Amino acid sequence: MKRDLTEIQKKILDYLIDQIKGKGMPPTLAEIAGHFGYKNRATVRQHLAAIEKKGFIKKNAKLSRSIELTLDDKFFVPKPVLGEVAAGNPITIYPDAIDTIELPTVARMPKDSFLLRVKGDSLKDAYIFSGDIVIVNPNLEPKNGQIVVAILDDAAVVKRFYKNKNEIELVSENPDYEPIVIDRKYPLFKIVGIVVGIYRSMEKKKAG
Amino acid sequence: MKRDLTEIQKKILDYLIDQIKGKGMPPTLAEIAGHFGYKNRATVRQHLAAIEKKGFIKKNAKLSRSIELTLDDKFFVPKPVLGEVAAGNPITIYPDAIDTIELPTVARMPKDSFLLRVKGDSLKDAYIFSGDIVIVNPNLEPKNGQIVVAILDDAAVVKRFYKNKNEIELVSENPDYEPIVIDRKYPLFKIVGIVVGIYRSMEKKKAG
DNA sequence: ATATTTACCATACAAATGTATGGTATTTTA
DNA sequence: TAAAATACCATACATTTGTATGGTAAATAT
Repeated sequence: MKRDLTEIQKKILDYLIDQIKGKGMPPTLAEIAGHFGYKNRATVRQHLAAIEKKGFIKKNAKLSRSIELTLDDKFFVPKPVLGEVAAGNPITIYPDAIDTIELPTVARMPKDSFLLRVKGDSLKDAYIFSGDIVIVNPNLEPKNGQIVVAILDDAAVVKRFYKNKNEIELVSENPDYEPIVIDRKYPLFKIVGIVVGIYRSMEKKKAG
Repeated sequence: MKRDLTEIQKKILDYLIDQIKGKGMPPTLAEIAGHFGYKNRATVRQHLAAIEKKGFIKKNAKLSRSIELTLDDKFFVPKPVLGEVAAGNPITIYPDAIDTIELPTVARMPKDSFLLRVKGDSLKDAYIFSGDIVIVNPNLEPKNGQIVVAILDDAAVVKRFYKNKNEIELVSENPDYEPIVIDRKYPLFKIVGIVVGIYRSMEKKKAG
C-alpha cells in the first residue's frame, strides 16, 4: 500500500501540513522550493508527485496550491482538546492535547481560545454535561454568574464565578457539590478563562 | 468600527469560510466567480476588497488564493439560523434566516447543513434545551434513536427517531409529551435531517 | 438633487504558477 | 551489475491568477 516516505519527502509533507494548518492554505511550488532552498520548481513538483504516488496527498492538476491532504473527512474542523476539566471534582489539565475533535488535518488553531472536555456533572443544572466540549476564552474578565475555568491547585474546575466583597466563590449548579470559597488554601488559584460556549457532537463515542 | 456586510458580501464570506475550512485552501477569484456565476474576476475582486475593508478578511497582495480569515481571533463565525424548531410543539420553519448566530469555528458544519434554534423543552432529558442551536445534516439516513428534525405538517419538530416494522415514531425525552406516531394524519411527513451537533453560546441571553 | 456605495460587465497585462522535457549524479533495489 | 528510484539542475511554455482601468445601472446616503 502506502510505501514509506523518504526523509526529504517526509520533511516536505510536514511542511505542507504545517502550512495548511497554520497559514490556512497550501504553499505553491515556488514557496516550497524557496523554503527548502531549491532553485527550481520542477524539483518540488517531482517530490510532490512521489508523495502523491505514495498516497499522502492529492493534487488537482493545474490548480494553484492544489495540495490536499488525504488524511480524512473534513466533517468538522479539527481542534485539539487540551484536557479535561472537572465540573464536579478537580481534574488535571494535561499539558498536551488529550484528544482531537475529529482529525488533525487542516485546522487553524485560534491564537487564544482553547477547548476542554467536561467531566462530571456538577454543572448539569446549567445544562453542561460530562463529555461536552467547552470553549474557553482566557482573555475576558469574569463577571459574576459567568461560568469560568479555574485552577485550584494543579487541577482545574469549571464552575460559576461569584465575587463578593473580598472573597471569590466558585459554585456548582448541582446542589450535591459544595461551593468552593477561595482563600489561603488555594495559593495557586487562577482564573483560566471564561466559558463562552459549549459544543456537543451527537456522534457518540465518548465516555463520560 | 466594522460595518456590516451586505447580503452578497455575507454570502461570499460564507463561501470563503466554507472553502477554507472545508477544502483546506481559499478559492481563487476565478473559482469564486464560477461559484456565484460571475463572468468576471474583477467583480469578485471588488467584493473581496469591500469585505477586506470591513475587516473580515485579509489579502496578501499578488499571492494566489491569499485570502486569510480574520475571524479566527474572534473564534466565531456568523451563520444564519434558518428558523425555529419545536422540541415540544411544532413551530414553523421560516423560509429565510430569522437570526444570525456566531457559530464557533469548532462547530463548523458539513456542507448543506443548517442551523435551527430549538424552542421548547421536550428534549431536555437529551440535554437539548430551548435556545440551543442544533446543527442539522440533511444528507444522512436516520437511524433508530437518533435525534432528527422532521416536518409534520408545515411545522417542524426535533425529536428522537424510531422506526419499527411499518411505523415511524417520534418521541420526546420529556415524559410530558406523548410520542408522535406517523400515519395518514401526516401526509406531509418528512425527515428534514439529523441533528449532528448542538451549540450553545453562553454569552447570549436565552430565548424562552 | 447629488454624491456615494453597491453590483456587475469587458478588456488588457504582468507576474505567478504548474507543467514538460532533458540533463547529471547518487543511492537503492533487483 | 544493471535497472530503478531518488534528488537535484536548467530552460521553455501555456494557463492561471491577481491586478488595473473604464464603463453601466441601480440602490443608498447626504
